[in-house]
Amino acid sequence: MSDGSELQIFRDYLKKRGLRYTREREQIIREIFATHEHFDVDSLYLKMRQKGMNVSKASIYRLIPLLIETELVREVFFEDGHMHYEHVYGHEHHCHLRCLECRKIEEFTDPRLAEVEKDLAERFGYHVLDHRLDVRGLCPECRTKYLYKK
Amino acid sequence: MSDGSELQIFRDYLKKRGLRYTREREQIIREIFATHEHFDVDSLYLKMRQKGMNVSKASIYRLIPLLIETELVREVFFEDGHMHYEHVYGHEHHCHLRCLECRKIEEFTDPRLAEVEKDLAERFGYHVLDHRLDVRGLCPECRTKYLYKK
DNA sequence: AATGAAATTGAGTTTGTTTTCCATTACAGA
DNA sequence: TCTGTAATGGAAAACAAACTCAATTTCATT
Repeated sequence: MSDGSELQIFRDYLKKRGLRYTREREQIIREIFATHEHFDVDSLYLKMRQKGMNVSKASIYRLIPLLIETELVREVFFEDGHMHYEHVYGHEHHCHLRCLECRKIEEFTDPRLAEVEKDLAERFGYHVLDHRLDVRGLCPECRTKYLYKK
Repeated sequence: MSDGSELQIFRDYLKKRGLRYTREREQIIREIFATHEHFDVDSLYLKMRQKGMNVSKASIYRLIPLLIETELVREVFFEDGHMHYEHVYGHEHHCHLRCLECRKIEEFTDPRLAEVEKDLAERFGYHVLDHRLDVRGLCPECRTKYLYKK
């Protein structure tokens, strides 16, 4: 799944900032990079506790901003009252197409978005850092179900 | 600012659903449509209380889903621990370019997004309902400041 | 205008997420 | 190994958002 180089990137960042590399931080990062699923704090916490690791939620909450700053992790969207994340390192930048009914998520990329970004940078004089495109609708299955319901 | 037709749209919706038109709902909607600024629940609440209106936050929280369903209001983005909204009626669909430093927001439209939407609908078989594009970076002023700081 | 069923209200309470606090522990450079 | 400081877990606090409930208001029907 991962060659561990995200850990090296994180260690370098900690060193540069004078912060510390701890067992808990390593465990959390390994867990995040162990799968390519999206995650949220609570399910990550439960998963780790079930595996017998003794991390606290506070440590996860404290780590996430650091992972975002190193661009190892991104916020994906806010739903069900809390934020959802994904790890970024090792993935091409991509956007999300989501079914509002069954919550399935498709990932996609489109070169036109880079063009839009570039035009915006010129037009408004911005230094563009990032974009998030969240397209929402009904997947083929739910679309059918939904039409029948109406 | 507004000719009040958003109120009529809302009344029609309430009638259709068997819900009631109340003074509080009217006041809240008027307040939302009084300016074209983005808003959040807390600042809207404070603004109304300062004007001497006796609405409760609960009423605002209860109203927002109805306004979203009638497409009078949209969620814009989640920031600072809570959702931010904008009224939609009377505005073309648009996306946001935001400065992460000073929080200034530019609105823009781009025909390429409709194309992307259309292609996604075909490629994944989705019925696309909406998209949100949130482009983030540094505005011209903050860009300069930021570079000096480094 | 009066009625009455049902929706809505404000205030307070509860839930759930995220942040902060604090005493203790662990890291990393000298 | 010592030492200063960051990070830890667990609890408590802060916060947004949702729910509860008795009192009130709406509105179609008289």
